[in-house]
Amino acid sequence: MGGSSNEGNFNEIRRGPWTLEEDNLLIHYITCHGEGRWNSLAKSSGLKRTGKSCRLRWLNYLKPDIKRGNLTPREQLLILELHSKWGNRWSKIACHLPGRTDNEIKNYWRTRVQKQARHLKIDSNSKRFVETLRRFWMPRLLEKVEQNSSLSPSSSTTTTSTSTTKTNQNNLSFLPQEEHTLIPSSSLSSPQCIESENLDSRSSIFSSNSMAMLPENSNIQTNPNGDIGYYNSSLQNNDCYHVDASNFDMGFIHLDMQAMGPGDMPASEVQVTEADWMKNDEFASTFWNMDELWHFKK
DNA sequence: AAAGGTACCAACCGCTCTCCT
DNA sequence: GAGGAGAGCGGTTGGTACCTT
Repeated sequence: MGGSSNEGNFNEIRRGPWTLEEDNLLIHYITCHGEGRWNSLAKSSGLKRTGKSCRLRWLNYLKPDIKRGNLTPREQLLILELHSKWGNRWSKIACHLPGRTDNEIKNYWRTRVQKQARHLKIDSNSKRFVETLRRFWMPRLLEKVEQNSSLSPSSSTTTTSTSTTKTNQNNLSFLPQEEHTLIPSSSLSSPQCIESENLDSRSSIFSSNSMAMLPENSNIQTNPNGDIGYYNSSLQNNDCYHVDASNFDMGFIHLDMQAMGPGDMPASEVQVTEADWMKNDEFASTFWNMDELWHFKK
């Protein structure tokens, strides 16, 4: 199995950081001949690199559509959601973040997300941590996304969304009748990605354009006003996240999500008074320091 | 200003998967 | 169906930039 070790004369194989000349050589070769056949590419191009190394350099760094810079809150939100579904399937997750590489997402997860898990002394693969992300982190990211979208000049989407969502109040097509996903259909680029859209309908609401994040074990319900809410059956107080359908922003992540706890407490207060393990003061204070997690690169 | 610590990310490694003969 | 080669994936490491003391 795996013939990739047979890459040629090891004495001549270069390792370590790529030089500008090597980059240019690789770009030029791929421009002329296209990508693929990495081993023969490595030989023919004159690069003293393995095919694997060439492939990695191209896919993770040189490819023209690579997006550089910090992950946006929206992208972070997607990563959290998709990771909770698929685990460490980085390339699968990367399929849904155009311009982002699996390596970048993996690094983000390890350096930012797992760091928080360590601080909280929770196993980052545990259900508890997933629940933590869903209940604390993701709603806050949603807020960030909302803030960003309302600040951006293109916030006209809010206006358009109103009329669109009015339709949806009557036609609740985005409720989990079928498979729902967080991923905008526009990002479904490769066949590999398309096969993987069977997300758990309990955890995400998604129509062709809208999306929302819900905890595991949530039961989606509507009230007579047409508002959408869901109850988390795993929580003792039968607490309810409330999603105002009128605030769904079609075509963009935008929704007014607030925790409706006992006595209609503000979201932040409700959240730290929930299930037993969340009553721990140390936990709460640690978690609410997570703003650093979505800071932007300097 | 220097030293030590930390965070980030590019690159490597070993393994598995897929395709072709 | 078996075997080999290429491609891809996820885990890990090493270098460096940045931060703190």
